[in-house]
Amino acid sequence: MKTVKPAEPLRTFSRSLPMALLRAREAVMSKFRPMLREHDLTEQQWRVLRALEASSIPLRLGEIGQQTYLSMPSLSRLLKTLETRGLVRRAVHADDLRAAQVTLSPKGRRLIARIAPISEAHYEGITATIGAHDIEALYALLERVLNTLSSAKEPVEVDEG
Amino acid sequence: MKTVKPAEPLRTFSRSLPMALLRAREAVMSKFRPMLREHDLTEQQWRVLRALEASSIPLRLGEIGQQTYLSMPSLSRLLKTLETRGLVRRAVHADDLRAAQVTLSPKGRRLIARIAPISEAHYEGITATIGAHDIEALYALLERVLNTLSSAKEPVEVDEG
DNA sequence: CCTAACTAGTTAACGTGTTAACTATATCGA
DNA sequence: TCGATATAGTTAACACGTTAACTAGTTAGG
Repeated sequence: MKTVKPAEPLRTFSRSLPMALLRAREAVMSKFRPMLREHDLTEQQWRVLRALEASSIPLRLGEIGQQTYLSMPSLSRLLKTLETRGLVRRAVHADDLRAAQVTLSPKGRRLIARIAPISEAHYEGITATIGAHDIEALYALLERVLNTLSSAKEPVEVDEG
Repeated sequence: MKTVKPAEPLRTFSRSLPMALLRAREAVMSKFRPMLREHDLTEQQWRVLRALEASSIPLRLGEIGQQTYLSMPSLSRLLKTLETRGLVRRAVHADDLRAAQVTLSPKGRRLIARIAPISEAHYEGITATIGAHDIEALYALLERVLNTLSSAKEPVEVDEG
Protein backbone atom coordinates (compact mmCIF):
# COMPACT_ATOMS: atom_id res chain seq x y z
CA MET A 1 0.00 0.00 0.00
CA LYS A 2 1.16 3.49 -0.77
CA THR A 3 0.31 6.59 1.15
CA VAL A 4 -1.85 8.98 -0.82
CA LYS A 5 0.10 11.41 -2.96
CA PRO A 6 -0.26 14.95 -1.67
CA ALA A 7 0.94 16.70 -4.82
CA GLU A 8 3.02 14.26 -6.80
CA PRO A 9 5.29 16.22 -9.12
CA LEU A 10 6.46 13.28 -11.20
CA ARG A 11 5.08 9.94 -12.11
CA THR A 12 6.24 7.20 -9.84
CA PHE A 13 8.36 4.48 -11.34
CA SER A 14 5.42 2.16 -11.43
CA ARG A 15 4.16 4.32 -14.29
CA SER A 16 7.41 4.40 -16.18
CA LEU A 17 7.25 2.31 -19.29
CA PRO A 18 11.02 2.01 -19.70
CA MET A 19 11.33 0.84 -16.11
CA ALA A 20 8.55 -1.70 -16.53
CA LEU A 21 10.18 -3.06 -19.66
CA LEU A 22 13.56 -3.14 -17.97
CA ARG A 23 12.27 -5.08 -15.00
CA ALA A 24 10.46 -7.62 -17.13
CA ARG A 25 13.51 -8.11 -19.30
CA GLU A 26 15.69 -8.59 -16.27
CA ALA A 27 13.28 -11.14 -14.85
CA VAL A 28 13.55 -13.16 -18.02
CA MET A 29 17.28 -12.77 -18.55
CA SER A 30 18.10 -13.74 -15.01
CA LYS A 31 16.88 -17.22 -15.92
CA PHE A 32 19.28 -17.46 -18.85
CA ARG A 33 22.38 -15.73 -17.62
CA PRO A 34 23.67 -18.45 -15.28
CA MET A 35 23.48 -20.97 -18.08
CA LEU A 36 25.34 -18.73 -20.50
CA ARG A 37 27.86 -17.84 -17.88
CA GLU A 38 28.75 -21.48 -17.44
CA HIS A 39 29.87 -21.44 -21.03
CA ASP A 40 31.62 -18.09 -20.68
CA LEU A 41 29.26 -16.30 -22.97
CA THR A 42 27.49 -13.02 -22.53
CA GLU A 43 23.95 -12.55 -23.68
CA GLN A 44 25.17 -10.45 -26.61
CA GLN A 45 27.79 -12.95 -27.68
CA TRP A 46 25.14 -15.62 -27.69
CA ARG A 47 22.90 -13.50 -29.88
CA VAL A 48 25.71 -13.07 -32.40
CA LEU A 49 26.46 -16.77 -32.48
CA ARG A 50 22.81 -17.55 -33.03
CA ALA A 51 22.59 -15.06 -35.88
CA LEU A 52 25.59 -16.63 -37.56
CA GLU A 53 24.24 -20.10 -37.02
CA ALA A 54 20.95 -19.13 -38.59
CA SER A 55 22.58 -17.83 -41.73
CA SER A 56 23.74 -20.12 -44.48
CA ILE A 57 26.11 -17.50 -45.81
CA PRO A 58 28.76 -15.25 -44.21
CA LEU A 59 27.44 -12.05 -42.71
CA ARG A 60 28.77 -8.52 -42.59
CA LEU A 61 28.95 -6.64 -39.33
CA GLY A 62 26.09 -4.44 -40.38
CA GLU A 63 23.88 -7.41 -41.06
CA ILE A 64 24.71 -9.01 -37.73
CA GLY A 65 24.02 -5.72 -36.03
CA GLN A 66 20.56 -5.41 -37.55
CA GLN A 67 19.62 -8.89 -36.48
CA THR A 68 21.08 -8.84 -32.99
CA TYR A 69 20.30 -5.22 -32.22
CA LEU A 70 23.92 -4.47 -31.44
CA SER A 71 25.70 -1.31 -32.52
CA MET A 72 28.72 -1.41 -34.77
CA PRO A 73 31.13 -0.37 -32.04
CA SER A 74 29.85 -3.06 -29.72
CA LEU A 75 30.00 -5.63 -32.48
CA SER A 76 33.48 -4.66 -33.45
CA ARG A 77 34.75 -5.33 -29.94
CA LEU A 78 32.64 -8.39 -29.40
CA LEU A 79 33.74 -10.10 -32.62
CA LYS A 80 37.35 -9.52 -31.74
CA THR A 81 36.76 -11.49 -28.56
CA LEU A 82 34.91 -14.28 -30.31
CA GLU A 83 37.61 -14.47 -32.97
CA THR A 84 40.33 -14.68 -30.34
CA ARG A 85 38.44 -17.53 -28.73
CA GLY A 86 38.31 -19.25 -32.09
CA LEU A 87 34.53 -19.27 -32.28
CA VAL A 88 34.17 -17.16 -35.42
CA ARG A 89 36.31 -16.30 -38.43
CA ARG A 90 36.42 -13.32 -40.65
CA ALA A 91 37.51 -12.67 -44.20
CA VAL A 92 37.44 -9.65 -46.44
CA HIS A 93 34.47 -9.35 -48.72
CA ALA A 94 35.49 -9.99 -52.32
CA ASP A 95 33.35 -7.24 -53.82
CA ASP A 96 33.88 -4.66 -51.10
CA LEU A 97 37.24 -4.46 -49.43
CA ARG A 98 35.79 -2.44 -46.57
CA ALA A 99 33.39 -5.16 -45.55
CA ALA A 100 33.97 -8.26 -43.47
CA GLN A 101 32.65 -11.75 -44.00
CA VAL A 102 31.98 -13.34 -40.66
CA THR A 103 31.34 -17.06 -40.27
CA LEU A 104 31.21 -19.59 -37.48
CA SER A 105 34.20 -21.84 -36.97
CA PRO A 106 33.64 -25.56 -36.37
CA LYS A 107 34.45 -24.91 -32.74
CA GLY A 108 31.76 -22.24 -32.70
CA ARG A 109 29.26 -24.64 -34.19
CA ARG A 110 30.07 -27.25 -31.61
CA LEU A 111 29.57 -24.77 -28.80
CA ILE A 112 26.19 -23.79 -30.18
CA ALA A 113 25.21 -27.42 -30.52
CA ARG A 114 25.92 -27.92 -26.84
CA ILE A 115 24.12 -24.82 -25.62
CA ALA A 116 21.12 -24.60 -27.93
CA PRO A 117 19.14 -27.49 -26.40
CA ILE A 118 19.63 -26.12 -22.91
CA SER A 119 18.64 -22.66 -24.04
CA GLU A 120 15.54 -24.03 -25.70
CA ALA A 121 14.61 -25.93 -22.57
CA HIS A 122 14.92 -22.75 -20.54
CA TYR A 123 12.74 -20.92 -22.98
CA GLU A 124 10.14 -23.65 -22.88
CA GLY A 125 10.17 -23.45 -19.13
CA ILE A 126 9.67 -19.72 -19.16
CA THR A 127 6.91 -19.94 -21.71
CA ALA A 128 5.15 -22.56 -19.67
CA THR A 129 5.52 -20.53 -16.49
CA ILE A 130 4.08 -17.38 -18.00
CA GLY A 131 1.54 -19.10 -20.14
CA ALA A 132 1.37 -19.24 -23.92
CA HIS A 133 -1.59 -16.90 -24.06
CA ASP A 134 0.09 -14.10 -22.15
CA ILE A 135 3.29 -14.54 -24.12
CA GLU A 136 1.44 -14.11 -27.38
CA ALA A 137 -0.40 -11.07 -26.11
CA LEU A 138 2.86 -9.59 -24.93
CA TYR A 139 4.63 -10.12 -28.24
CA ALA A 140 1.72 -8.53 -30.05
CA LEU A 141 1.67 -5.49 -27.79
CA LEU A 142 5.41 -5.00 -27.93
CA GLU A 143 5.34 -5.15 -31.69
CA ARG A 144 2.58 -2.60 -31.78
CA VAL A 145 4.51 -0.26 -29.51
CA LEU A 146 7.52 -0.65 -31.74
CA ASN A 147 5.65 0.07 -34.94
CA THR A 148 3.74 2.95 -33.46
CA LEU A 149 6.76 4.68 -32.00
CA SER A 150 9.13 4.11 -34.87
CA SER A 151 6.66 5.52 -37.34
CA ALA A 152 6.12 8.54 -35.11
CA LYS A 153 8.01 11.72 -35.90
CA GLU A 154 10.80 13.30 -33.96
CA PRO A 155 11.29 12.87 -30.19
CA VAL A 156 7.57 13.41 -29.66
CA GLU A 157 7.11 17.08 -30.40
CA VAL A 158 7.40 19.13 -27.28
CA ASP A 159 6.45 22.74 -27.16
CA GLU A 160 9.63 24.50 -26.14
CA GLY A 161 7.75 27.42 -24.59
CA MET B 1 13.76 9.15 -45.59
CA LYS B 2 15.93 6.25 -44.65
CA THR B 3 15.63 2.89 -46.31
CA VAL B 4 14.07 0.78 -43.61
CA LYS B 5 14.88 -2.82 -42.76
CA PRO B 6 15.09 -4.61 -46.10
CA ALA B 7 14.99 -8.09 -44.65
CA GLU B 8 12.97 -9.18 -41.64
CA PRO B 9 15.15 -10.25 -38.71
CA LEU B 10 15.48 -13.98 -38.17
CA ARG B 11 12.49 -15.81 -36.84
CA THR B 12 14.73 -16.96 -34.05
CA PHE B 13 14.97 -13.49 -32.64
CA SER B 14 11.40 -12.56 -33.35
CA ARG B 15 10.51 -15.24 -30.82
CA SER B 16 12.97 -14.02 -28.22
CA LEU B 17 11.23 -12.34 -25.35
CA PRO B 18 14.33 -10.53 -24.07
CA MET B 19 14.97 -9.15 -27.55
CA ALA B 20 11.38 -8.02 -27.94
CA LEU B 21 11.51 -6.27 -24.58
CA LEU B 22 14.84 -4.72 -25.43
CA ARG B 23 13.61 -3.33 -28.72
CA ALA B 24 10.46 -1.89 -27.21
CA ARG B 25 12.43 -0.28 -24.42
CA GLU B 26 14.86 1.21 -26.87
CA ALA B 27 12.02 2.60 -28.96
CA VAL B 28 10.67 4.39 -25.92
CA MET B 29 14.00 5.54 -24.51
CA SER B 30 15.15 6.95 -27.82
CA LYS B 31 12.43 9.55 -27.40
CA PHE B 32 13.76 10.62 -24.01
CA ARG B 33 17.49 10.39 -24.39
CA PRO B 34 18.08 13.50 -26.50
CA MET B 35 16.23 15.59 -23.94
CA LEU B 36 18.20 14.18 -21.04
CA ARG B 37 21.41 14.54 -22.96
CA GLU B 38 20.80 18.26 -23.36
CA HIS B 39 20.96 18.47 -19.59
CA ASP B 40 23.97 16.18 -19.35
CA LEU B 41 22.06 13.45 -17.60
CA THR B 42 21.96 9.76 -18.28
CA GLU B 43 18.79 7.84 -18.00
CA GLN B 44 20.01 6.25 -14.76
CA GLN B 45 21.05 9.55 -13.21
CA TRP B 46 17.61 10.91 -13.99
CA ARG B 47 16.01 7.93 -12.28
CA VAL B 48 18.05 8.56 -9.14
CA LEU B 49 17.17 12.24 -9.08
CA ARG B 50 13.51 11.40 -9.45
CA ALA B 51 13.65 8.89 -6.62
CA LEU B 52 15.23 11.47 -4.34
CA GLU B 53 12.72 14.09 -5.37
CA ALA B 54 9.87 11.74 -4.59
CA SER B 55 11.10 11.10 -1.07
CA SER B 56 10.52 13.53 1.72
CA ILE B 57 13.37 12.05 3.73
CA PRO B 58 16.99 11.17 2.93
CA LEU B 59 17.51 7.78 1.32
CA ARG B 60 20.15 5.11 1.70
CA LEU B 61 21.87 3.67 -1.32
CA GLY B 62 20.00 0.45 -0.89
CA GLU B 63 16.67 2.21 -0.90
CA ILE B 64 17.55 4.19 -4.00
CA GLY B 65 18.70 1.01 -5.65
CA GLN B 66 15.44 -0.77 -4.99
CA GLN B 67 13.41 2.08 -6.42
CA THR B 68 15.55 2.78 -9.46
CA TYR B 69 16.54 -0.79 -10.18
CA LEU B 70 20.22 0.06 -10.05
CA SER B 71 22.83 -2.14 -8.42
CA MET B 72 24.91 -0.94 -5.52
CA PRO B 73 28.11 -0.74 -7.54
CA SER B 74 26.42 1.31 -10.25
CA LEU B 75 24.84 3.54 -7.66
CA SER B 76 28.08 4.05 -5.84
CA ARG B 77 29.75 5.36 -8.98
CA LEU B 78 26.76 7.32 -10.16
CA LEU B 79 26.27 9.14 -6.86
CA LYS B 80 29.89 10.14 -6.82
CA THR B 81 29.31 11.86 -10.15
CA LEU B 82 26.12 13.56 -9.02
CA GLU B 83 27.79 14.69 -5.82
CA THR B 84 30.72 16.14 -7.73
CA ARG B 85 28.28 18.04 -9.90
CA GLY B 86 26.65 19.36 -6.76
CA LEU B 87 23.27 17.82 -7.47
CA VAL B 88 23.09 15.60 -4.40
CA ARG B 89 24.58 15.53 -0.92
CA ARG B 90 25.38 12.74 1.42
CA ALA B 91 25.77 12.37 5.14
CA VAL B 92 26.39 9.48 7.44
CA HIS B 93 23.35 7.88 8.98
CA ALA B 94 23.14 8.68 12.68
CA ASP B 95 21.98 5.22 13.74
CA ASP B 96 24.17 3.22 11.37
CA LEU B 97 27.63 4.44 10.57
CA ARG B 98 27.82 2.19 7.54
CA ALA B 99 24.85 3.76 5.85
CA ALA B 100 24.63 6.94 3.82
CA GLN B 101 21.91 9.57 3.84
CA VAL B 102 21.46 10.95 0.35
CA THR B 103 19.48 14.08 -0.37
CA LEU B 104 18.97 16.47 -3.24
CA SER B 105 20.80 19.77 -3.13
CA PRO B 106 18.93 22.96 -4.03
CA LYS B 107 20.76 22.88 -7.32
CA GLY B 108 19.51 19.37 -7.87
CA ARG B 109 15.97 20.44 -7.16
CA ARG B 110 16.24 23.29 -9.60
CA LEU B 111 17.50 20.97 -12.30
CA ILE B 112 14.59 18.63 -11.73
CA ALA B 113 12.16 21.51 -11.82
CA ARG B 114 13.47 22.47 -15.25
CA ILE B 115 13.42 18.97 -16.70
CA ALA B 116 10.31 17.45 -15.18
CA PRO B 117 7.76 19.33 -17.29
CA ILE B 118 9.59 18.44 -20.47
CA SER B 119 9.85 14.83 -19.40
CA GLU B 120 6.16 14.72 -18.61
CA ALA B 121 5.31 16.22 -21.97
CA HIS B 122 7.38 13.54 -23.68
CA TYR B 123 5.60 10.89 -21.73
CA GLU B 124 2.22 12.30 -22.60
CA GLY B 125 3.22 12.29 -26.24
CA ILE B 126 4.31 8.68 -26.09
CA THR B 127 1.18 7.63 -24.26
CA ALA B 128 -0.97 9.39 -26.81
CA THR B 129 0.94 7.82 -29.69
CA ILE B 130 0.62 4.31 -28.37
CA GLY B 131 -2.83 4.72 -26.97
CA ALA B 132 -3.92 4.56 -23.36
CA HIS B 133 -5.61 1.22 -23.79
CA ASP B 134 -2.51 -0.54 -25.10
CA ILE B 135 -0.36 1.08 -22.46
CA GLU B 136 -2.55 -0.23 -19.69
CA ALA B 137 -2.63 -3.68 -21.21
CA LEU B 138 1.14 -3.63 -21.52
CA TYR B 139 1.69 -2.60 -17.91
CA ALA B 140 -0.63 -5.33 -16.76
CA LEU B 141 1.10 -8.00 -18.82
CA LEU B 142 4.56 -6.91 -17.78
CA GLU B 143 3.55 -7.00 -14.15
CA ARG B 144 2.15 -10.46 -14.59
CA VAL B 145 5.36 -11.67 -16.21
CA LEU B 146 7.31 -10.19 -13.36
CA ASN B 147 5.22 -11.80 -10.67
CA THR B 148 5.08 -15.13 -12.42
CA LEU B 149 8.79 -15.39 -13.02
CA SER B 150 9.96 -14.05 -9.72
CA SER B 151 7.80 -16.49 -7.83
CA ALA B 152 9.08 -19.33 -9.97
CA LYS B 153 11.83 -21.51 -8.59
CA GLU B 154 15.37 -21.72 -9.78
CA PRO B 155 16.46 -20.87 -13.33
CA VAL B 156 13.43 -22.72 -14.67
CA GLU B 157 14.18 -26.31 -13.85
CA VAL B 158 15.93 -27.94 -16.75
CA ASP B 159 16.29 -31.65 -16.93
CA GLU B 160 20.02 -32.15 -17.06
CA GLY B 161 19.70 -35.51 -18.83
C1' DC C 1 39.28 10.35 -64.67
C1' DC C 2 39.24 12.84 -60.27
C1' DT C 3 37.48 14.72 -56.57
C1' DA C 4 33.52 15.08 -53.29
C1' DA C 5 30.39 12.62 -50.77
C1' DC C 6 29.18 8.31 -48.84
C1' DT C 7 29.73 3.81 -46.51
C1' DA C 8 31.91 -0.23 -43.56
C1' DG C 9 34.21 -0.72 -39.87
C1' DT C 10 37.50 0.78 -36.00
C1' DT C 11 38.93 3.29 -32.05
C1' DA C 12 38.38 6.16 -28.07
C1' DA C 13 36.04 8.16 -24.10
C1' DC C 14 32.84 7.87 -20.73
C1' DG C 15 29.02 5.73 -18.16
C1' DT C 16 26.56 1.57 -16.89
C1' DG C 17 25.84 -3.80 -15.93
C1' DT C 18 27.64 -7.83 -13.55
C1' DT C 19 30.41 -10.37 -10.55
C1' DA C 20 33.62 -10.77 -6.92
C1' DA C 21 36.61 -9.30 -3.41
C1' DC C 22 37.10 -6.10 0.19
C1' DT C 23 36.36 -2.64 4.37
C1' DA C 24 33.87 -1.19 8.14
C1' DT C 25 30.10 -1.40 11.10
C1' DA C 26 26.14 -4.13 13.30
C1' DT C 27 24.10 -7.85 15.31
C1' DC C 28 23.47 -12.40 16.96
C1' DG C 29 24.57 -16.24 19.95
C1' DA C 30 27.05 -18.84 23.21
C1' DT D 1 31.76 -10.06 26.07
C1' DC D 2 33.70 -12.15 22.39
C1' DG D 3 33.65 -14.21 18.11
C1' DA D 4 30.94 -15.61 14.05
C1' DT D 5 28.02 -13.84 10.81
C1' DA D 6 25.44 -10.47 8.39
C1' DT D 7 24.92 -5.94 6.22
C1' DA D 8 26.09 -1.14 3.83
C1' DG D 9 28.83 0.43 0.79
C1' DT D 10 33.27 0.64 -2.11
C1' DT D 11 36.48 -0.85 -5.50
C1' DA D 12 38.14 -3.46 -9.32
C1' DA D 13 37.82 -6.03 -13.63
C1' DC D 14 35.73 -6.89 -17.69
C1' DA D 15 31.99 -6.41 -21.17
C1' DC D 16 28.46 -3.60 -23.32
C1' DG D 17 25.85 1.08 -24.70
C1' DT D 18 26.34 5.61 -26.76
C1' DT D 19 28.47 9.23 -29.13
C1' DA D 20 32.00 11.13 -31.89
C1' DA D 21 36.08 11.14 -34.48
C1' DC D 22 38.70 8.56 -37.55
C1' DT D 23 40.54 5.26 -41.58
C1' DA D 24 39.99 3.17 -45.78
C1' DG D 25 37.46 1.81 -49.50
C1' DT D 26 33.39 3.03 -52.77
C1' DT D 27 30.32 5.69 -55.57
C1' DA D 28 28.59 9.75 -57.90
C1' DG D 29 29.19 14.21 -60.54
C1' DG D 30 31.49 17.09 -63.31
